[in-house]
Amino acid sequence: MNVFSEFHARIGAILRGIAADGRLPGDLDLARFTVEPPREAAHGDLATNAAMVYARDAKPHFPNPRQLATEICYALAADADVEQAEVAGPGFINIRLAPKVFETVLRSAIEAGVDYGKGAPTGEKINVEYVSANPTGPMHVGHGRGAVFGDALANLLAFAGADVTREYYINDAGAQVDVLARSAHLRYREALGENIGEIPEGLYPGDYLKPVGAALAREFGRSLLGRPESEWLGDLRGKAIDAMMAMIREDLAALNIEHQVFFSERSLHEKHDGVSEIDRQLAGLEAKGLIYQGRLPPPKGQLPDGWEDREQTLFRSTGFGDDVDRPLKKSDGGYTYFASDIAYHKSKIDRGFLSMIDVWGADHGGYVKRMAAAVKALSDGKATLDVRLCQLVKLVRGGVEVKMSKRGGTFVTLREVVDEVGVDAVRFMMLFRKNDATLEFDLARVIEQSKDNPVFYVQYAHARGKSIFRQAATVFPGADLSGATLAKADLGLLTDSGELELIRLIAQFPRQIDAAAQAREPHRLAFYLHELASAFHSHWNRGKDSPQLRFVNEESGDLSRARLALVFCLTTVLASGLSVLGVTAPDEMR
RNA sequence: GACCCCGUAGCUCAGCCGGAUAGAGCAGCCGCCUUCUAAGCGGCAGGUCGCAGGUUCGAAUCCUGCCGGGGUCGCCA
Repeated sequence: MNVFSEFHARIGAILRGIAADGRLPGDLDLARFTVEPPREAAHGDLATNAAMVYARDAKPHFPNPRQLATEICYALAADADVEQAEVAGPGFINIRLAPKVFETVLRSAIEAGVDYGKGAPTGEKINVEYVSANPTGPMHVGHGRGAVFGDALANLLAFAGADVTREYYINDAGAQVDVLARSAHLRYREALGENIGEIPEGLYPGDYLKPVGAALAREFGRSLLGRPESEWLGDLRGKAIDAMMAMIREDLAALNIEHQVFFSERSLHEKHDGVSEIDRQLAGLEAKGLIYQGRLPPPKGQLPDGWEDREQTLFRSTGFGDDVDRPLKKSDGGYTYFASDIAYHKSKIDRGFLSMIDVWGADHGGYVKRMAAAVKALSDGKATLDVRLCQLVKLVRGGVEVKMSKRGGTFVTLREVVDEVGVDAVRFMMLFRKNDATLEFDLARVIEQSKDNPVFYVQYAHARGKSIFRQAATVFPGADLSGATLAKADLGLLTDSGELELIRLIAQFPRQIDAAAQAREPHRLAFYLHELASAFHSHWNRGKDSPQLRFVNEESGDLSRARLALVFCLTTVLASGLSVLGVTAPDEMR
């Protein structure tokens, strides 16, 4: 039960009633007002701005918002679940709910267990594409951020009720994978005993290609030595890409990330009966008159090296909100990345996804408009693309920036960070920040595994909840402490302000899920869990000075049961929220 | 030159579709361990929400223009 959406509906009904009397317009947009927790707990349990939002519409019959608010309060007073409704400030309505309502919420949360806060299936198919790192080397920390963000977002949307598909686009078709193949060939020669010296400029120098070279040596022996590139490039490229993807999948597995679909860019270039998928989709756009031969104005400011005015094949993206039309073919006649991306997104549309989310690094921000334009054009405006950009990660060790250079010895891979600080810390820290703000990730600090790291703070709250249950089992040997039994506890015994605060926070969980999913911002959930943990630790500590507030009360089984019911909900919400973030909820942390 | 993101306490950052006296953590200062786990809790102090306009009952939030930081700018992905 979500009390906020529940009361949004009830107040909506009241407004419709007033409209039926002709005192409000009949076509009110009921999505405009909100029901939310008041800033001050002293104001009550719920607050709504409804009277102020509709003040202008109400003017003929209610000269000022407070008068409309009074009318709404009058109707609310008749609701058995409302203890008090009053007008405050310029026209807010503060509602105090009958204690019974929160008992109901708590009870329904216990009964729902891990399903508490979960949205009903909406049937909406959403495709979330994330990571999509080039298969040319191990993932770095920046990739990791996009990976964790995309994964948590996918979890969140699924939890909120969407039908989510997690997808990875393999960029296995560009010049970079040819470079990869040449680099692998060099390592192959090395594996056969040749002294290759310094890795030449323009090839990938990383040690991670050594095992690939060794495997090639085992497979091909000396047969590829001294042969022209054209004889081995294709073979080695395929094998090197496979090896890189295996490595990337391992890196992802270390982060508990698993995609359902791996989509190969190369497959879009493959010809079937002389026609590739890209050919087909561009022909479709051409038939709509959206492709033409033309010239682009030179970029302002300093011209890039080698820029020349030239006629080329362009997509009319300006017709769909972009700033300039975009090229589809390179000067060598091959397709641009944008062209294959058009075919790729068309594939998603054809697979039934009208809602697409792409998670990209911030350095791809310049491509958002053209891709969104392409999706509009491809779907005749029926599909939407929401690109979430993840800002760069600034890796710091003890306050000193770690330079990320593939050539230098200072390159830190994602895997190294995960192995060093653990998957939970990496995931939580990356989600404890807005995706579009730069992230400072301090290795030294995270390694400390101290209270500076909020993940332990939240996890500890869960462990503390479980610890209370262990304690209860000792004090009340043989007692039935299952959820089913606790749901029958006399929850009216929970009257302390700290307990009520915890109940209010628990009641907010479904709303937090909704809000975070709608905004597509998993970090909101991380902050909510931190707040919930904080309230719990705080209340727990009050038991030190006031033993009668402790959750386990030897004197009273009834009181203990009620409080254990609260702790049960608390640990359930913590575990559930952490699981959406992909972070474990340990039972103990000794 | 254009486009995108950011600018909130000394530092790192929240602030939900405009809402009531702008919040948290760290750092600083003062307290709290015979406890259901001190990996914790309480309190104090700390702010021209980058600047200037605009929109309205109301702006950190929306709009415009500046300033500062980052990113991107036909063929790389």
